[in-house]
Amino acid sequence: MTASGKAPAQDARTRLVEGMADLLWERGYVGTSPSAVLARTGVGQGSLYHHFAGKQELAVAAIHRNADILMRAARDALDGPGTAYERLERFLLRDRDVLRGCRIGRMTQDPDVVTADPMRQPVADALAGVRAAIAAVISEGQTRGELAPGAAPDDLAATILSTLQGGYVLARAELDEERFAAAVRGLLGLLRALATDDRPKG
Amino acid sequence: MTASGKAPAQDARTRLVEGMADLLWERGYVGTSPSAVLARTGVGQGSLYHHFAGKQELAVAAIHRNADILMRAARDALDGPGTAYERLERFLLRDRDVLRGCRIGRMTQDPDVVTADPMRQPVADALAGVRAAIAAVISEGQTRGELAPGAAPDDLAATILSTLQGGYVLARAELDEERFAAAVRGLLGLLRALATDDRPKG
DNA sequence: GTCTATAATCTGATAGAC
DNA sequence: GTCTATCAGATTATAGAC
Repeated sequence: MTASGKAPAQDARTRLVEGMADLLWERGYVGTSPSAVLARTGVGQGSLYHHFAGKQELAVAAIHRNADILMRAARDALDGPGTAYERLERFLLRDRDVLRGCRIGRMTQDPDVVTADPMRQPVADALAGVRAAIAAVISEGQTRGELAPGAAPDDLAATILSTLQGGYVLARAELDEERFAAAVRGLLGLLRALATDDRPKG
Repeated sequence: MTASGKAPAQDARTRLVEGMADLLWERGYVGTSPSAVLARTGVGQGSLYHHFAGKQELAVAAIHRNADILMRAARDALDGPGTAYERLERFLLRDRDVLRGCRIGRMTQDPDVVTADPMRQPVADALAGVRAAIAAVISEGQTRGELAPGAAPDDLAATILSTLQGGYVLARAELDEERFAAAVRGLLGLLRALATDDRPKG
């Protein structure tokens, strides 16, 4: 433990995890070398292999960290007050670093991540968690009569999360956040039709 | 030219481009080494650097090839007969190698692709081309009265393409094509509402 | 045009001092 | 726990024979 009184400069382990987490977001797993993490964090070679068995084990810790950040942000937007539509809208329009993409979703394009369960599983769990949180909002909205009851909440949640993940793809391809915004606008238009069915107009 | 009478074994250049195109799809740019291309194609080291200045130039040719494949497949589905909704449905439900992802969309997660215009541009053009083709179907459908006129075709096209690109992300995360299928089902449900507004029921 | 050598650099990991 | 030194192998590219 060695918990000293004053907050010490972050230890090497923490700096390694944070550095790897950022590099995974920027460059992915195959695009990130251990030496790049060391250069960015100023930590020595030996510390990496003292705390972790190797690159993959460090990446697993970093992915968990990024998954936590994603889940927290999603719940912050989805769990607040308002109608189901308002909560979905708040989630879809929340501030995002669009051109950087999703720190979790981008992992699915990494061949070595998808084929190694210790790295893939936290990615799958995080995305499934966000999907479930969206589906819960939809279900609740249907129960309360705020949303048309026709659509399957799980399907709709997959559509909503997919639109965001794909919006990053379009935006990065053209280096233009507007492509992401357009996809979200289109989706909100479709969702509004579900919400206004049996509710008074603005 | 040296066009001989009978179809010769494909030349080294063609084999290199096809091999690189497949590896870009499977492993991306940073995850693919020139030697991996050589190993897969059986071509010698020298041929690569005879036909191309280096890895990036070969990748540019391979990306153009993959972009052609994508555009062709999209147009095949979108350009046929039927109402706007039927054409969009055919496009969304067309046979896909879901767990492999999109050979063009995945490039946007490659840090070295996004920062190098010769590689990024054909990716942007291909996705913009598919978007435009989708938007044209929507526009046409609105003109013909097959689709509700409210929605902006460009926004809706971005939503539709994003759902596909994001559907790959969800499916690959969980190694389950069903996540992609769910996202498409959810989207088709939303689109059906646009289409059935003023049309007779089945 | 195609090939086999060869080379400089980087990658992921180990050894061992402090 | 943290560091520097070192290593075997891979990576990207060049040289030059055929």
